Amino acid sequence: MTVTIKDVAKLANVAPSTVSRVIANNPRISDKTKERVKAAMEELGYHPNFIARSLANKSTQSIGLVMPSSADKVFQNPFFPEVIRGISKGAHEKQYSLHMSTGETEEEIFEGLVQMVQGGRVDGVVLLYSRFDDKVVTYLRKRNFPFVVIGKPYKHIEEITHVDNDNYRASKEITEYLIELGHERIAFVGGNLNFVVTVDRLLGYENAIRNAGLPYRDEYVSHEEFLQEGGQEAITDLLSLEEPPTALVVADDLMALGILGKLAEMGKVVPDDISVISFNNVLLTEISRPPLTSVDIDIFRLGYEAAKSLIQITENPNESVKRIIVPYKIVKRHSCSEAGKVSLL
Amino acid sequence: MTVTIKDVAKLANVAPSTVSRVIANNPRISDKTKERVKAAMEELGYHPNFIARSLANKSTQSIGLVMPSSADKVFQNPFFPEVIRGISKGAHEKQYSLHMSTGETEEEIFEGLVQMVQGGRVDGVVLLYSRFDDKVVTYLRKRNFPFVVIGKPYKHIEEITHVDNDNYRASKEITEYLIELGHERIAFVGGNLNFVVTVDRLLGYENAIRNAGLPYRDEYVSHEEFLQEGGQEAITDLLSLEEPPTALVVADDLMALGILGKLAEMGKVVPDDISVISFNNVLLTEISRPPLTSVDIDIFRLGYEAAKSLIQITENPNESVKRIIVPYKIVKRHSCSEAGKVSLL
DNA sequence: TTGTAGGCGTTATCAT
DNA sequence: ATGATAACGCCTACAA
Repeated sequence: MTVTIKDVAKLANVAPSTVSRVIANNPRISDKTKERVKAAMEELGYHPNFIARSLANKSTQSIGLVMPSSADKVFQNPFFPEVIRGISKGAHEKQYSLHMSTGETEEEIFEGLVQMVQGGRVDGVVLLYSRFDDKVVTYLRKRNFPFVVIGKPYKHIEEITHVDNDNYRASKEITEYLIELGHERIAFVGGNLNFVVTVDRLLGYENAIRNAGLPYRDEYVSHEEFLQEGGQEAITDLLSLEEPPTALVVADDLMALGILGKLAEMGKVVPDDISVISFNNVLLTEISRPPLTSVDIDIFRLGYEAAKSLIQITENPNESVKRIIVPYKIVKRHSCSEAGKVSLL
Repeated sequence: MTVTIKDVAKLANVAPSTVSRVIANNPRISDKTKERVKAAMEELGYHPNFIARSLANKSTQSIGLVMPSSADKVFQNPFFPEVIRGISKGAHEKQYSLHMSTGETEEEIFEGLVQMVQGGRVDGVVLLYSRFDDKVVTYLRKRNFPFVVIGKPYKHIEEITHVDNDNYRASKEITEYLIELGHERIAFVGGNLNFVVTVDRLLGYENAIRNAGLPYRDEYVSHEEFLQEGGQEAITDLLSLEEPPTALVVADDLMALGILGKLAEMGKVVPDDISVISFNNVLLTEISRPPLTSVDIDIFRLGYEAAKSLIQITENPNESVKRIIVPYKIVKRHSCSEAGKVSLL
């Protein structure tokens, strides 16, 4: 039914192997037959069969995506579309396509990964997250299968290619920014502690607090899921404290948005009553009211670099491990102001 | 290197075909050998090679996703993660995985599709959008390749399996709702006119307006991209009219959010000064201020149904065409109020 | 119930 | 410069 290499060969009056060489652009093939074969391909509307090619090659030109579990909720976060867009771009440049397995739970996702890998569906995978004690990483390492992680690996940092931001420093820097604005009661609203990124950001915050000689208070640190509701729960607790914070470091824009909403509901005005700064600089930060000051971690580039490194690794297995740190920058908008002062806008 | 069916066969002391049968759960195979083979698979950590299987089968157990072009911008819209989540769920239930090509421009995407299809990488594809004069549809139909579209096909509606909402009716209904609230100057802010959905929603709006004996004014109808900025441009124009509208039907939540922001900036209060209602009921609608009244089109289900129908079609080619209409419902929050009245909250 | 053999569409090795 | 031929790993008649 479908037109194969043999059909082309027949029409062009050559052997299948010759056609194959033309496809591969093998240099030692006469221009004449090259033309003839190409004409035949054109005439028949021939397109190479990737599957057959993969089988012969043991290479699929496609890379697998591994999402964090509970993909249901997490996928709501604009972070993922954006990394994927970056990965897609990096992949496209090298003519790779993307493959996703479809599990929801952690177990299903793991099983999907195994099938993807052992089933030979992909040449390498990129992990869109980094969590502690991840059996995915363990598995990949044991099989010595090419992979790169977006984020900081929880172990074997020197041996795992990864692309990350310096979250520790970023978090420290924004906390210091708040301190410079005169805030002394600064709270931290983090995401799920299973993710390495959460801890990095927490540590940066803590370090800044201590460095400044401010007391580090446990009741100022809370952890929720990376979602609006998470943010909302956290802020309710925080504000019921005897000495509520005057500024918030929030680990994710979406949480910050949730917080903003809750705050407005409670009649608090940002930034006059309380300052808020968060991470990711997702599109929404611009249109929130007030527009959020946020750390732009360049999500797109995170994905882009991940794809490029992965492809490099798979195509050149003895390539050395790489760590790529994507620079961040703080985008100041209107959610932070000096402590105790009322902003003019 | 990797363990194949032959290795298992050898260890279990049977022929490869027997192993194959065990995998396929062929009934006529003795329980005894079945056990033996399974043990061998276990011991060797065998996993079937999908590629080889696909080649033999001419079936990949994976379905392709086709995004609208300019994937860069559009992908920002929470609509896509959510449909994909639905598709993923539907696919997972039947053990299918997902495949995405990686182009950005319309041309690249088309080329990616062709490779996906002719390259035998997928058993069917789902179009995540429906636009006018889409060469993707033309191509798929000509090749008689299984596909389903999410949205309403621009042509051959009776011959193309698709899953859609009744956007015409929904749009009509919310416009009537606004009219019931006493509004007489109602504007429509739509998305890109190349998408069928935009037109459906526009038509519903128009019909409601005319039915109510209200004048249909061209200057009340504008079209922008499905993004925040789009919404912002539109509202600026609308408000500078001599008789600015008192209510807005907006074709997309994200645009509505943009509008809300702009409105606040201009000192207008929603819903007192102007009512806003939009489509999609994306998560953000809840935390916007005010929370948006929006048409819940059940995006997840759109994707879920699409995947299920596609799989049904591919597995049973003489299956008849289906049209699936996913019910919508209007979720009233706090962005609409009676014309001329000031809301109490 | 199980084994044998040919084929799925390519690539790659060896000849010529 | 090109042609045969044997993989790649699995499936499926056809045989036994």
